[in-house]
Amino acid sequence: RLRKWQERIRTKDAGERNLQFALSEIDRMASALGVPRSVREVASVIYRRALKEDLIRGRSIEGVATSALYAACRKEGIPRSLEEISEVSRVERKEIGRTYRYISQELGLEMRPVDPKKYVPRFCSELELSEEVQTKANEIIEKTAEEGLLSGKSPTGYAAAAIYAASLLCNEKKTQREVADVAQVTEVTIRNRYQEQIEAMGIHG
Amino acid sequence: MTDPKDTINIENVVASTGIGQELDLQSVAMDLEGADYDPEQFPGLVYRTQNPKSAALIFRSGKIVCTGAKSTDDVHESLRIVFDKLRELQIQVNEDPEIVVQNIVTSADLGRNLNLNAIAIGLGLENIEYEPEQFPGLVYRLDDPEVVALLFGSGKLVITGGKKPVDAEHAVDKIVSRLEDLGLLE
DNA sequence: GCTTTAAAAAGTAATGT
DNA sequence: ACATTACTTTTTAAAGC
Repeated sequence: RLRKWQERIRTKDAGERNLQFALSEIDRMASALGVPRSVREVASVIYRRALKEDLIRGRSIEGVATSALYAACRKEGIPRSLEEISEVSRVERKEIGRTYRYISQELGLEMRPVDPKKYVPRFCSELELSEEVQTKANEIIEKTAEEGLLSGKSPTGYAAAAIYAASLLCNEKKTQREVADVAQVTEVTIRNRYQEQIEAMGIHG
Repeated sequence: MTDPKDTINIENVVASTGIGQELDLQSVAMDLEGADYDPEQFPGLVYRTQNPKSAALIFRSGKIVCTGAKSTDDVHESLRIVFDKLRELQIQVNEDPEIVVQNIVTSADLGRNLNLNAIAIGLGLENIEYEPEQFPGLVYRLDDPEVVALLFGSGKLVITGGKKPVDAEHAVDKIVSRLEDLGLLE
């Protein structure tokens, strides 16, 4: 009767409020990350699809919203690492990662592995490295990945090592620490990937 | 050329059983040497055997989970030790409790490096999970046998979820032929 | 969903010398 | 620049929150 009708409206309002909250969170995080509006729109679509497929049950709205944004960045070719995403979200990295994998599987997003080259322009820009270094880094990534060196390695660490190597080759040296900071990986990872890459390239560093 | 099947090694066997008797874990924990029992943290009592090496989780209901054994024979041997220990504490244990193997974890080696990026596309992105930012292995779920395989860049792999040792052999056969069909092996 | 147990694979990370 | 320890993934049962 009237009670059921009120309940329906209450539920509808709650659902509407939750959706607004999720979309505003996506907007807030996207702004903090400085990604274009198109990414927010893709993230919104993914979130609405997850909502429609009832994938939010047992998960936090924020976790799904953050994961949708992470997936959208990758789909749009301007990936942010889970580390970077977690800095603008109040959801921890591990939870974002597992929620992303879940919605990715359930929605059949068919996400391709991140190409390390996608990180080169942004990282190099933050390090104020020239176009020449970027080109060299891309060359290193391209050639070594072809030889199978990329299998199982994190895209950020791989890109960081190539940028470090390229900065040395172009006489625009950045320290491992400087590159590690912008890529948010450790110096140890850069050192390990760098050694493999220069060996595969037949370069002596 | 080594047959990948010959490189299969069982790394862990998980099995469940029961003594058919309820237990007072508090007193078992007192009398059983080396027992770890913290009901606030976990309802099961942990008892470790040395030879063969394994860990048994003993519950109030009398049900027991054995994990860490390297073969099904070791599971039976470990549980025989656990049953005898309980009998020493004057606890009635059924004659030959049924032991059910729940999971077998196996490792193997395909003998050549793998291009996981190409394999991800080849096997179909909808059939795999490959997130190197989170984990270096590519996750491949098979329908028959019903197991999960983790493929690594080194060519080594882990097969888990199987209930019989042959499940791992069939899984390796299928994976090898699929990769060969795709021209992604060697 | 979480808690605990074991085990492998390989990458990354934190901490210590 | 090293090593060591520890955590990521997958699987599985158990009882209880």
